[in-house]
Amino acid sequence: MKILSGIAVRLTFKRGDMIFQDGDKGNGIYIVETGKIKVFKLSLDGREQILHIFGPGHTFGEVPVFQGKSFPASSMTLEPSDIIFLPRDRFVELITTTPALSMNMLADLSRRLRAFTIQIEALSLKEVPARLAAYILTLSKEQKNSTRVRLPISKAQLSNLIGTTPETISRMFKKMGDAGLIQVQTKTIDILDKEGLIELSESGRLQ
Amino acid sequence: MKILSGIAVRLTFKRGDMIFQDGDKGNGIYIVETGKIKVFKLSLDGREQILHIFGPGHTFGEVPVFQGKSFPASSMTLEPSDIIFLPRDRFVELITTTPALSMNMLADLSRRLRAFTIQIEALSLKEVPARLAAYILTLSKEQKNSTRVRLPISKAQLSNLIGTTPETISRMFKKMGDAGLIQVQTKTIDILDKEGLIELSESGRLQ
DNA sequence: TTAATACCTTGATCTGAATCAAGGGTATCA
DNA sequence: TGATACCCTTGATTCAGATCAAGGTATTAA
Repeated sequence: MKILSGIAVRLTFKRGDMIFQDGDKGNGIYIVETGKIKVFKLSLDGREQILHIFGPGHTFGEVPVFQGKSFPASSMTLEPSDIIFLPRDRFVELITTTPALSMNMLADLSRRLRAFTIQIEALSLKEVPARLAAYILTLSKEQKNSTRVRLPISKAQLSNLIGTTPETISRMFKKMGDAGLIQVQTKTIDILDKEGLIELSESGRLQ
Repeated sequence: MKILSGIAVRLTFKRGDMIFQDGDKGNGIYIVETGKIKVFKLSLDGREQILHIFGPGHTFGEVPVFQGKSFPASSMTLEPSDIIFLPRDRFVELITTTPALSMNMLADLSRRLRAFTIQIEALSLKEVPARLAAYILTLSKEQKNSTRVRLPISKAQLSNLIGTTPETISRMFKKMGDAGLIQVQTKTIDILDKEGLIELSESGRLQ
């Protein structure tokens, strides 16, 4: 833990460390310097739904600074990570004295609202194969539209992200392989039929 | 349609009128003056998921002003409504010259992120009876903790809000009645066992 | 006030995906 | 590097809730 500019703090975490918990009071924002974190909800019986995955440059934990004080979800590292913590007062001072910064913040929150809209649509109106196809297409876009995409998280985490179970992920990957859409390796997927994937992600049914 | 302050416009809608559609370009924000509107997503086969219901005083349609240009969802009136439209330029001018207004906007977007977090949790980690119980408890809180709550929307709309079908809503209301938790009338619900409802909303199973 | 439209309910059936079970594979950190 | 915890897969079974079907009841707009 190293003090930056007299106020911000660098926090160093191991893989799997908790950064904050659902319901905790939030007194500042977090910025990923290195590593990767997830923001997620847990059910009483231990099932998990991932809301966001953030990497270097992303800020998170703002909601309680602007509204309602407590965190609406928990957050944990997915890899060893360095996280900058900026206390509430200093952050609010920056925001209120820098109009451009506040517009950036409004844009960032809007981006997340848009992402949540898509996630709610997927959970409510689409089935697992469509959600999985959409995720693969998103990865492809993020990775220069490559036809070989790298899975940035384990398949178990992926199941928590798209709202299903590891067993179902495994079966759907198999079906999508049988259908000639993709070819799955341990940490990589080859896209064989992008059009087919797009159709599946929009409405399609498998087989 | 009446011009306000030379720039804002009052729009008058009948029940069931479309205000904007998913994918349209957004060039300003909307404020509900009177009436009630829903913001929702449609699937290709016509199923609907409601994201928000807004009444007098609420603003909506901000996301494309701050990020990405197009609306992430559609919006329609649920009753005859008057809506104020404030063009993008005028709104951005107000926001950038009034720090308090921009903080209010950040708080409003944060409130919606919190609400979406709860909605994703509900869709992914809870079953229909728990979602329905949570909705009844929310209504009760909004209505002075009364044990007789008024349903502000039809049961068909309610099914689109909590992510199920009218048939299932009907059956679950019946089961919750049989279990002695509530008594359902056409437009009103009496809460008979608030503790039981809370337990059901958190984790419980019906029967 | 009366069509017309939307809304609500109940029953029968179907199905996507969860759960339960179990064996083998793969990383990681002490 | 060896142990341990996690990860992945496949099969059998179960289940919550969707869909299909059909009749009755409210609202609303003309």
